[in-house]
Amino acid sequence: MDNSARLSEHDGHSGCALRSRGDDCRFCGVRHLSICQALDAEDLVQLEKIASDSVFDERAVLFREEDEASTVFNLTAGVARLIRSLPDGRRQVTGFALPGDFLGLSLEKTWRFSAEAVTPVVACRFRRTTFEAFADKNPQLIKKMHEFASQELNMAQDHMVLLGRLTAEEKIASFLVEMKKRWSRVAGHEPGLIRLPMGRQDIADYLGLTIETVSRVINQMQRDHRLVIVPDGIRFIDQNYFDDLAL
Amino acid sequence: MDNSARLSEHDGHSGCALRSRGDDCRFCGVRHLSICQALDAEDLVQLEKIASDSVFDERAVLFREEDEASTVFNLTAGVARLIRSLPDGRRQVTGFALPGDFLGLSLEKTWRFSAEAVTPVVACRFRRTTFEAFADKNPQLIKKMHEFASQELNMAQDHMVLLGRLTAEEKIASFLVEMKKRWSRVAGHEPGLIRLPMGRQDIADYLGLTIETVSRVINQMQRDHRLVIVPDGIRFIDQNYFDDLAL
DNA sequence: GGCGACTTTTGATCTGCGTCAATGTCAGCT
DNA sequence: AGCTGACATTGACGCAGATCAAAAGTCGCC
Repeated sequence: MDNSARLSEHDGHSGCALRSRGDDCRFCGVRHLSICQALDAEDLVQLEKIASDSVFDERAVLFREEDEASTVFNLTAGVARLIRSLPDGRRQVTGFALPGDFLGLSLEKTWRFSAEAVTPVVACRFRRTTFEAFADKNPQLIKKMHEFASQELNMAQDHMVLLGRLTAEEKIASFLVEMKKRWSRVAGHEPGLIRLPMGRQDIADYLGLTIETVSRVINQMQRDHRLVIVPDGIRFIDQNYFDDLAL
Repeated sequence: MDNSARLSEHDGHSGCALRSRGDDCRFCGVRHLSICQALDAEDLVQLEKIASDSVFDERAVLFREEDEASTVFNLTAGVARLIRSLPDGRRQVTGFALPGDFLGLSLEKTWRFSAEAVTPVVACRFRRTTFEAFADKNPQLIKKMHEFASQELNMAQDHMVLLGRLTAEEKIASFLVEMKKRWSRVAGHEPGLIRLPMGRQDIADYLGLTIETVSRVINQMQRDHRLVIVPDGIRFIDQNYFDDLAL
């Protein structure tokens, strides 16, 4: 595979309907969700100066495992899958990045996972070295990044329990409950609808299952009147069923 | 179950052969492995003042999931297992803490996992609030803690791949290679011997397997002349076999 | 509106690992 | 030495979920 997908990144500072930050951090729709919440108006102006927007088409690669991490990203719109691959093609999706999520929290020189746009993605972009220099002058930002990293570590440990010890049914239920919870924090979501913009294969690779098992379990849940499958997602019918099964 | 195990903690500042820090951070055997490496001699003296040693017997509980994290720990000797439990008793061991590892990196108010001594454990102990106040005055320490947390997040993501996508044989091989690597960083280890102080059940709960499968796979590896089982661990015979299988 | 590429669903069958049960090993204690 | 309890090994069997195969959507596009 060549890297043509990467070419579908468009640079910012041009008119774009998908723009969320809109060149002014003060009006950013995801500020209250992101690490930027640590900064006051004054520092936000400084951050503004080192930021630029990027847009990625569906399926575009934001970056690849082992690549040099020359830039870090703050997602403002869309969904990305985070992937670790084995040499023989087996994949583990380690997470899905939603609006407000930061990619590059660790500030390490090379990426330890790949990121691909599941839907069109808009991200606020920084040169890693520039961002790190900015963070070094703003201890409250480092502290917030550490807080976010700790939160991710907690989620990773939850996910280890899921992968190591839950049944297929419990995995699916946990995933759906997690997505419901995460979308509820994002502005502009329809409550009740659980959006699943990622394909069945991504869900399978996230839960350590096969695509067939994911399809079978979700459709069985529909037959059992636990949920209904709708375009772009699902809706819960029997919330208790999911709360009881989920991790 | 009562908490009598916790009573087997002994307080420090008394003569104790297991002591590693020895009341003087400058001579601490694990300093170069731990977050303390971020501090210079002067700051180390300050850290010294807020530290105390604790000793835990084998099987003692250092802390429990959901408990208030009133103290944080820097392991100086021994091994602890880190555990998440499900209501029905299923367990996932999320990691093993070795000398130099810090417990409480996130500085959150409550523990998200339990820690139990696999062997007798010695740990350098701090009140969480006191330690946090100290860290707030030492930005380089926060940065180092963030670096350690990032490293843990990487290990957690590796482990997700292991749990979600590897076979039993690959899981065991990866685990043994990981332990070999980690012990090699600890002073006083015998090269060639891979110490496995944790029981088969802990290994199973770490790898998302059953105790029977762990036992079967390791013994099959011995029959195939890939390794030999020795008291307190194993030795590799066919290093290439393990390197090829491991993640 | 029909063609082609891709994704999802469904069915039949297989198998890696779990489950259940028995036996073996060893350290500590009396 | 013999007892006890914790832990490890081994064998027989079963099943949850994988694999293999095929049909049935879904969507963009000329």
